[in-house]
Amino acid sequence: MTLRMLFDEIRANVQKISGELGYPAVTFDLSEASKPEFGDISCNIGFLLSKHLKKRPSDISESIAKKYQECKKELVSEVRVHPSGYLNFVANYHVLIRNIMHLSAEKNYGQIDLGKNSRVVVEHTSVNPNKALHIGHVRNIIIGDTVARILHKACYDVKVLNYVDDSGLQVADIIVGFRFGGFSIEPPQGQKFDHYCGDVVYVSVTERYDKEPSLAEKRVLVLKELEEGRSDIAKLGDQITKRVLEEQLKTCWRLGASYDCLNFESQIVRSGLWKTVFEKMKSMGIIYLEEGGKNSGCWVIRSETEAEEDKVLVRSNGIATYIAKDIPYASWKLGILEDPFYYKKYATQKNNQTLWETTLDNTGTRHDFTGNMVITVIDSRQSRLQKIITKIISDFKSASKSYVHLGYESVTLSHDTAKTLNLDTGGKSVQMSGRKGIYVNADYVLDILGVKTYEEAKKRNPELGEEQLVRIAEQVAVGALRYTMIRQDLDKMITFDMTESLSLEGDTGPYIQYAYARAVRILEKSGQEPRLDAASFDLLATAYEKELAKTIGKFDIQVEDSAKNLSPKIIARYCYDLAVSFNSFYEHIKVLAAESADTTNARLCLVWSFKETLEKALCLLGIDAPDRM
RNA sequence: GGGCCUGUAGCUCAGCAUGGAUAGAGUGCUGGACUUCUAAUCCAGUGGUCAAGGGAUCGAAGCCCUUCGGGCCCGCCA
Repeated sequence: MTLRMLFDEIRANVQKISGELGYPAVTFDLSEASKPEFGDISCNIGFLLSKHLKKRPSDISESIAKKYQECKKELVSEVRVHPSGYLNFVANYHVLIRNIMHLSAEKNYGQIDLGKNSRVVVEHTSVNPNKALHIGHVRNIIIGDTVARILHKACYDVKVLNYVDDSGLQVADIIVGFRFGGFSIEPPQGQKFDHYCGDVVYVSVTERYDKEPSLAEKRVLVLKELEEGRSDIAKLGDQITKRVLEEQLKTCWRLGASYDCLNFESQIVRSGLWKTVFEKMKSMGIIYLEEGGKNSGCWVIRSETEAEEDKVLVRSNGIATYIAKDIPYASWKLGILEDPFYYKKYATQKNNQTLWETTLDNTGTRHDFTGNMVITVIDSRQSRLQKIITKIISDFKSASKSYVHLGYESVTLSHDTAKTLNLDTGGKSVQMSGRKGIYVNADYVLDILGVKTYEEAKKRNPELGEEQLVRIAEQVAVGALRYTMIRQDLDKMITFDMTESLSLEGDTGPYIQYAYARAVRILEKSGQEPRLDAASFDLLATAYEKELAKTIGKFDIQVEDSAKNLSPKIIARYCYDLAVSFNSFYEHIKVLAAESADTTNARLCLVWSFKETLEKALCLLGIDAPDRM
């Protein structure tokens, strides 16, 4: 039994009793007690019925409690009524702890079958392949990757896509730099190619457009050739973007993200999907050819309200706009169109997962990367455009298909961090901009964090070898970064501050990882395997032990909650709660020096169960659990 | 002008979907705990008119309305 079964039992019994007492059916709430003296689970049914019955809440709770004593109550040891009116339940810890210990020992503990193996497509990352990833992109990657992991745990068949806009203006800019701006294709010694393209070429070229109109003219030319393909410039573009992409993916993998397929925009453009979608929209009458007004000659989608402007999909010169390019891709993701693509292997990732890429060349193999539900992770500045796409898609789809824009607020740079980039923001935080060079690269942050975590690890573990220290440092650095990107709500802005991000204490990834390492050490030093079947869990009698066991028992509830709400922070908070419970236990309860061998064994089982559960929960966050740190 | 998000302790944030018990963490500050399973830890103290006002309710941080502050979006750019 996990906590969930305790909830279920109470719910069923209260419902039954309430019916037997002739009370009207109400949807009452069961929640975890907010304080220890209120027991484990609280029920608000007294308040809800008090209106109907014109009785005091506590009297109603009292009558239910009285009857509850009589019915079979396997998982509840005590029913109490609080003067406030709450009906409180104390769990039967004898049964509760034993069951939690056994269930948490199972390999798939925490798994919950919400998805019934139905296909969900998650698209994230999707960074223009002309620059290195900065911390704003990191938030996207971590949200997408974490949501994908959580949905997988909730038994969805998850496919992860990364859309590569290799034929857009941003790529054209760096090609202009290489072809006409005098930039060497090779970066200076020691610089990663993506950093070179973004930090040097892209920033300089866009700056020069103002002063050099000839360069700006080349931009249009390059863009056109990129879209058409085949020319020398298009080949150069292909070569450059592939190289940048390769470097970007190294950073993504370093962060622990992985993908199933890379979708190239150039191929979507060349596949002819747009034409099909365009005809479909025309025949369905959801777009209109304007014959007058400011959008004369354009195909537009009309806004639903007066205040909003119509949106142009096809310009009067016949070329589709940016948003129009997204519609065939969105339709493809939902499997609305016939798949024009073949797939070839791009790489094998760290976790042994194959990464495929789209190709129009029929030497590739066929695969299905589409789904009935599609989640697109893009920051909320794109909300308006995403809303239009959602609307169009909903006109296309059959009822069982859905397109979800998972939005999040952007990452800005703190005043102090902006200052290190020679920007005076007058005390305010500032929006990042790749074009203006206002950003902090992800690799840079990881490197700085890595130096700090390395020093800490070395200080604490002087006997460890270099290789092991470096590995721990990297795990902790990634854990720290991933956790800060996921711990708060998606619709809250993150103000990134370099100094603050180096803090590794309190509500942070390393705090949680540290609790794990402590648990591992206890198990190591005990010199014995915890014997689950021989354990007498009644020996786990202190509040610290009960609290820890109870927290372990909540895993599946948290997975369900976060999967249903697409809310990764729920798992982040759960990991933190687990670590807090454990650290408190650790400080107050001796495991190895317990009163008896039986107590030691029971506590070892608890520690082991904690370790296993935390490892699984951290895995959902893509955070490694180090044995030492 | 229209749309989306946001406002809770000095700072960073939980809690709001589904109203109910004395509003919680971290950080900061003050003090305490390492001959002990690793102090990236723990314990105690400090700190709040839940932006403001109104409404419905027995009951509001939460629901409804108004106002104010902050961020973002509104191109035949991507």
